[in-house]
Amino acid sequence: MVGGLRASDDGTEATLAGWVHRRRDLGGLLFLDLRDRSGLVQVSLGPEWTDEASMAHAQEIGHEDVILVEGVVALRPEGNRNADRATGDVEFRARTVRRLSKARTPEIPVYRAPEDELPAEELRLRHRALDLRRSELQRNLALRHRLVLEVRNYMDRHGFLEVETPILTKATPEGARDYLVPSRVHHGEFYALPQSPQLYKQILMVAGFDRYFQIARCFRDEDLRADRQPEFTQIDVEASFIDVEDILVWIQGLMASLADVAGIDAPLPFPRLTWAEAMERYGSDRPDLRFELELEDWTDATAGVDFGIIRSQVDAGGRVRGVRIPDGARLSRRQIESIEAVAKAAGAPGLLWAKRSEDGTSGPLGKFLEPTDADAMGLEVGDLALVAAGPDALTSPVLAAVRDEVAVVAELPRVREHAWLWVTDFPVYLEEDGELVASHHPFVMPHVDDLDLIETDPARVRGTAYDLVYNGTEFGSGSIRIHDPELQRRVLRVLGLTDTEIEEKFGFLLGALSAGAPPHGGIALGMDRIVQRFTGSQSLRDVIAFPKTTAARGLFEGAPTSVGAAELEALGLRLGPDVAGRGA
RNA sequence: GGGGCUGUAGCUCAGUCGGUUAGAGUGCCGGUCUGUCACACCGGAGGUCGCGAGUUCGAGUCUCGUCAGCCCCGCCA
Repeated sequence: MVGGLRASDDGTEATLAGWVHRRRDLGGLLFLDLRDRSGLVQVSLGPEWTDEASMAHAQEIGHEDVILVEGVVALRPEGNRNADRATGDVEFRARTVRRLSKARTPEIPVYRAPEDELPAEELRLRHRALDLRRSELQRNLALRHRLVLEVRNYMDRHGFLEVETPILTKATPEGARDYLVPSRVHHGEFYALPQSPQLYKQILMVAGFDRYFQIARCFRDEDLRADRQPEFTQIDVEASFIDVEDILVWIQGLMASLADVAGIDAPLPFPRLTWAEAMERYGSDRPDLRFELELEDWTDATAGVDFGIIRSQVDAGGRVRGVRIPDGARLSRRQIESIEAVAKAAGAPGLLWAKRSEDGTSGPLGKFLEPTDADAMGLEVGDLALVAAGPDALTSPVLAAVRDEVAVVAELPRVREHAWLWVTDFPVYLEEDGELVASHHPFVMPHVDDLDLIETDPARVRGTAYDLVYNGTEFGSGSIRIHDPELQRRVLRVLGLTDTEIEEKFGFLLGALSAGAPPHGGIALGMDRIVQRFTGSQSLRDVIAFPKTTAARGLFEGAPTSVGAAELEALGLRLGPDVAGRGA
């Protein structure tokens, strides 16, 4: 491993192999930077220590060729050391050099000068073998390996058993679109790739594997984002005879040891907020607590303000909420408008604001405020208030987006660099466009005190679900599950499923629950996302060796492709007229 | 499904108001050079301006369509 050579290795005979990262030909002397995944070392060739045939052969050696070098580690001459490089005190004096493999001129450079831009991502993905040679990606994948290893070690230490669950599974109504795989044996029938091993792991609990985990590949056929890939990896965990507290303690312990591997702070225990508190104080179920800025309820403080927008929203049952930015009056109109743009993108018709100065208050809302109103709102001279009025369902996401944007625009000081948080007690049901949907998934055990509300007031039923949040990103999500088949049926019925549909879709789960199911629960954590955040990568694509593009294509291998008529025939499939002419 | 940005040499980019032969750096090829490390210096090759229509005397430049990549909304835990 060439990157580990140091002055203490002076005089060591060795044979090194790797790629030619860079070459500097001085005529009589030739320097090659030799690279492997451990780093770089300078190989020097000169007539006094390199044999004649190798000197001649070396003339043909170019960038990214694979070479084998035999020689000795030597201290560099005084004055020729390179302090910017780990191996800079030494060089490898080649006695012989042999090219093992010639590389065509690289389509994209592996070497980058300090100020060079990265090649376009399309090219990086198309020529992934070259791109993956870059030290950043090598480092990302190496950290990913160490994190996965630590997951397995930690879970093993805590008595968890890794069990593999099927990749060819049954289509589930879990929300996202399934990837379907046609059955050759049963024409007209399809497997689905798993969106998660949720049902299998619950069945493993019924089977008595009371502590399970899996590094599980999952699939969702939905449109992509920078932080969303069609196939992704979850740390899937489930345990029996436990309560919420057990899971939170295990998992925060896991995260602390993963963070330790990555050199990131994760002081235990992690702070907690209930979902209701998080929504009230931050407008979000995954607030970024690196900075301190909380939403305020100014409904009462503005009760006397004669401003149409506010009055009409409050009369309709809404509230007046917002954020107070101390010293925020220094923000320019342009900066405030950029925050308002974010608010609008989050669904707000507009954003009200008020600046307080020595002369009073100004701004679209400010001009309606009396000094007593500003006092009631807690506004001090120099403060800026950003305000939204309306129902919480509208203002919460708006103000959450405003809060994040303010942190950037107003350069709010970070009170910590690594903000861990548990959000607990998610509701079982959320109302969306007048319809009830499961807030996590329909297997979440309702809070014991709220069981009577399931049919009468479902939106108020608290669940035993929790999310793990890191710097405003959801790392994972879990709950205690329903282990009573009758309760499971009740919860599903409220979602609008008929008994027939329930049997059809969840029959095998309900059957298993009837076989003597232990109380159980668990969590699923997004492995890719954890690695992304721990490495500081902008995109999930930088922590996955062979990712898909936003159009769900693999550019390196060229997936997906059309298939021939014979393959379709064997599967009992025929293409529709609008696609039949394309491709093979 | 919708919106936005980008596409010019192998790579990263510049290209004025629509005007003569489309440039730079780097890489590549050839040459000089015994301590370089973004080696230096000299010379050279390299272009379907993503693709297709249209406007125009004339299009890298303007218009429309289309393809690809990226970002966002919808969707998705």
